[in-house]
Amino acid sequence: MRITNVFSQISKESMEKILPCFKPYWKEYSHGETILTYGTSAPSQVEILESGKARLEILNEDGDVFLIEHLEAGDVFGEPFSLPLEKFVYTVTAEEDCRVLFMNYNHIIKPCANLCEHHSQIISNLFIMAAQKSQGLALHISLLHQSTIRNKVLSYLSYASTVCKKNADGYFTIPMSLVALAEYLSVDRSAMMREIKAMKAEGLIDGNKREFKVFESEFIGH
Amino acid sequence: MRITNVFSQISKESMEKILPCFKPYWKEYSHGETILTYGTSAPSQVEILESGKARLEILNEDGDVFLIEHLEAGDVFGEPFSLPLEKFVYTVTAEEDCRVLFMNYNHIIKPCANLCEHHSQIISNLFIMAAQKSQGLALHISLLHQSTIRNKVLSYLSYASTVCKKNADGYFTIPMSLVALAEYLSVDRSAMMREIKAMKAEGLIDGNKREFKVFESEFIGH
DNA sequence: GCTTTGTTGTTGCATAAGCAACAAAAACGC
DNA sequence: GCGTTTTTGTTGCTTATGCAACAACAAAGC
Repeated sequence: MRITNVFSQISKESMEKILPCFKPYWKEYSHGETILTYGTSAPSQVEILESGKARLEILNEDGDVFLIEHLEAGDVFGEPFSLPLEKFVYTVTAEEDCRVLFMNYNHIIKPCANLCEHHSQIISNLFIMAAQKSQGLALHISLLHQSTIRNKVLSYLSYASTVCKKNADGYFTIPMSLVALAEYLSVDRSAMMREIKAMKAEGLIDGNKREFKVFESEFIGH
Repeated sequence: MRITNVFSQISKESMEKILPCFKPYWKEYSHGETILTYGTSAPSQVEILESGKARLEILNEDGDVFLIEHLEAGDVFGEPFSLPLEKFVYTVTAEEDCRVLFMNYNHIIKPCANLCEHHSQIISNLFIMAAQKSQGLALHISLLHQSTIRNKVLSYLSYASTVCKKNADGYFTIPMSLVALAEYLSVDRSAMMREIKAMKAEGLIDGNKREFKVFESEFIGH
């Protein structure tokens, strides 16, 4: 159900009419490269990650780096989505080889002089992608709000168990390393490992390395 | 620069053509009322808060309530923006008397049979509002990622100082109670008060109650 | 007016979790 | 192949912060 291509539903013939209008261009980045730093890109651009994985990080004034977002195919990013704050620097870095689409933001928000017929389809796709982005951010906030490491990890695993492919025994593999998970949940990795170990001992979860299984907790209530 | 009205740039005549198309309707809520709970509203609706203030909260399985978002005039919300997770209940509650616009989401994502000329303007406005929403969520995540209460509060105040009206002496009043701020930053209120007190003693900030002034920190570096 | 509710402010105590430091295994680069 | 880097896994110590419990004050309701 997830849209990953802003030009979906648009025929090749229409594409040729649209291209001069939205002035899209593509660029490839290899692992480790900086795709953009907020403030340096044209503020009237939106970027779409078409393939690969990237990460949006902030650097605060103390020099601490925090992982804000994992970006995957179909994710939109750019200044219109992250207000550059004083004292914070936002950076998007490629975690794999990436293909990025740059699009003119002004054209999206102003009516099209050519009234190209698929203008509204593209904007609609962009709207959906922006909504998808909000879903990801809202999920992240819900996890960060959990007060204990245990609840953060359990909430994440409970979410992951609905998204990841499970094998016959109910085990699934999370899509990031435990180092990255600790960053994402904003907890100390060693403390998280300790908590995972404890939860395994208590029979709440099972697994090893990135593979997990969540045992449905007994009904706790009235 | 912030858009708060999805029908901005649209003339009254056009509005009359559009109305049967997007099937918008409005509803008023008074302080304390529940506007919607995710899962109960039609998943193909988007809601826009036109006036008043509201809060989006989650309730986890332990019964803890967390403030995810403050909603103000111009904020979009609804299921398309917050995936309802298992074990989490999302609720939007009016904090003041509110006026809410409900709009058909299916119409936004499908091409308009009538090809109404302002269709794309409305979608474009919605896109901008969705992007604005992402900005707010990204800010919230940046704050939650700060590892100490001190950094959370300082980062928030530093942001607030760029947004709130300052008086001649550089003091500004934050737009929520300290109770709400502690919820928003996901910290214990008493611990936050302790930290605010300490920062005042150290000369980093000044003020009382909701009024603050941030002293620019000396250059710390190389 | 009075009562109730919410906000600000404070402190003592217990502990969850950060930090530092390490080792083994796996993955990667060449 | 082999060296380097990353990931997983572990533990001891320390402290930031959550929790509980309180009091004074302000605001809201009647």
